[in-house]
Amino acid sequence: MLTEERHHLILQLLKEKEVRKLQEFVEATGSSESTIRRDLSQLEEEKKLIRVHGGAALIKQKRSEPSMMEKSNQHAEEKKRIAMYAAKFLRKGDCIYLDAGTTTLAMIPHIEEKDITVVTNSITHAAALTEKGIQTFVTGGFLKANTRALIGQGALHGLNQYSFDKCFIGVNGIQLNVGFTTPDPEEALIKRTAMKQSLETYVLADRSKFNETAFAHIAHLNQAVIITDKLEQELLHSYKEKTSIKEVEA
Amino acid sequence: MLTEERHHLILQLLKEKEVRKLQEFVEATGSSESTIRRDLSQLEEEKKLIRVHGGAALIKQKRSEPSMMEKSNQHAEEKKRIAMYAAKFLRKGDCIYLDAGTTTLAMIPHIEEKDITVVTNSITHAAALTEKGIQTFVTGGFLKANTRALIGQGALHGLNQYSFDKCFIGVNGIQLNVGFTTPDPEEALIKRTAMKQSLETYVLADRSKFNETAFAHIAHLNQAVIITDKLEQELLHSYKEKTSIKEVEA
DNA sequence: CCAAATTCAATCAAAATCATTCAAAAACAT
DNA sequence: ATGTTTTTGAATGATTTTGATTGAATTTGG
Repeated sequence: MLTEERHHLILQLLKEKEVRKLQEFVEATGSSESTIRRDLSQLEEEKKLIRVHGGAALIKQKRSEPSMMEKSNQHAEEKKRIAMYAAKFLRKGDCIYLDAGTTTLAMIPHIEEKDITVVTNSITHAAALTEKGIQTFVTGGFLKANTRALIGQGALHGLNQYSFDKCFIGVNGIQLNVGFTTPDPEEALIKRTAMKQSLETYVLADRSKFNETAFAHIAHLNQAVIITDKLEQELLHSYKEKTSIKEVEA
Repeated sequence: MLTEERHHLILQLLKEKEVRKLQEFVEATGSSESTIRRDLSQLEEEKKLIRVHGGAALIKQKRSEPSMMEKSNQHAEEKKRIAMYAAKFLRKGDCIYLDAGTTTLAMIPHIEEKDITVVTNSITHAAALTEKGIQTFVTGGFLKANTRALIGQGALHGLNQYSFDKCFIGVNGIQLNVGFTTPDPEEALIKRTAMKQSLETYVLADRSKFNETAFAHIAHLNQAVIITDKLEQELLHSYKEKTSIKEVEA
């Protein structure tokens, strides 16, 4: 077995399981202990993994993000279910727009179809997507500090270069007669534009967003399909008349 | 069997399996070991594959350019000194372009003048800048996995929206008669364009970049000021005739 | 805290692979 | 047909990789 192959296999095994014993590599490759040790040293040198006593561990670069982190804890479970369900709408070859925000971010780990092209206005999302081996384009624009979203003329301009099969956006408010809303007018403009360029629009929203209104208007209810968790019958009924709602399946 | 046929077959086999032993090629073609070795050398020359001990591997971006992580450790001290010195060139109100790359990234912690506007094609840089409270714009474009730089038409397009007082770029090679070079032609184009839009250009380069040539040409020596560490007298002299060099002060 | 067990880095000789050279064979031009 | 160039395969010694062995370092269990 060639050195390259071994290295590849070692990293592959580590991807499946974060920490592995040296002996596991020995068995998997059929090489001697010495050889595996050398391999691990090399790969550590290349920053591909970290050696630990008795084996090796996957390298982890955690990007902590306080403002983002705080948010993502609220309704975390609900968001995760919604995101996982939304990810199932992706098809081979799709070109999609992925909006900034915690709910759309939660989609990324659950994307199974790798053969898609994604455009996003969030550098956090972009990094995560590329990490997963997904073709990713960034809109460009002014980088807003607290949400890490790209906004402004630059973002709008970048966005106008593309057309999408589907777009997935997050909102802060959903109201029967108002439609979808978000606090920042600049972000609203971006979301609206993305929807305009897209054949289908999915709005990801947990229960807390319903019957709320934020400052800036994005679009009317009938312009998107809402993906959400199980709603109360009453609420669901009143909205079903105005728009299409997909509820997370059990 | 013709040379052409063998080459084709070799590449074909590599497409099926990323890494192959030399012996596999020998058997598949019925040629001698020597012949296959010659073939592999040639194909490597043509950048169709890379040779590894015992065989050959399919070309992968990953291998041709060391990853960000890997790079950041090489010449770390020297880079830091250069970056710190370069940061002193910033003036209140400046609009600058900050190129992707580890040396330019090292500038960010040392930026004292907060009243500047920065455009960058690296999402890593953008995040760090915004974190520091600096107005930051991102070019947009395709996100390259290993360097986290934005490239392609989108990046070019975004870049064209701005003009700069100064731009700070990194390079991989500096050669007297060749000028500045970098491995990826796409990135070279971005760098070149940024320089065009800028009144002054600073190239940040540690000693190891001198008398090296990478694949893609960026610009000639006289089109930028080089910021570097202390050089050997001989080297310094030969370059001083062709361009302007700022050496890190003690 | 110590001692046994495990894991480690360093060293070395054997095996595999490598670049280089050279002469024979093949393809080519004249 | 003859001489020239190119391609090929074998032989060479150099280089790299490998697995076993050693004693040192670390972890584990009492």
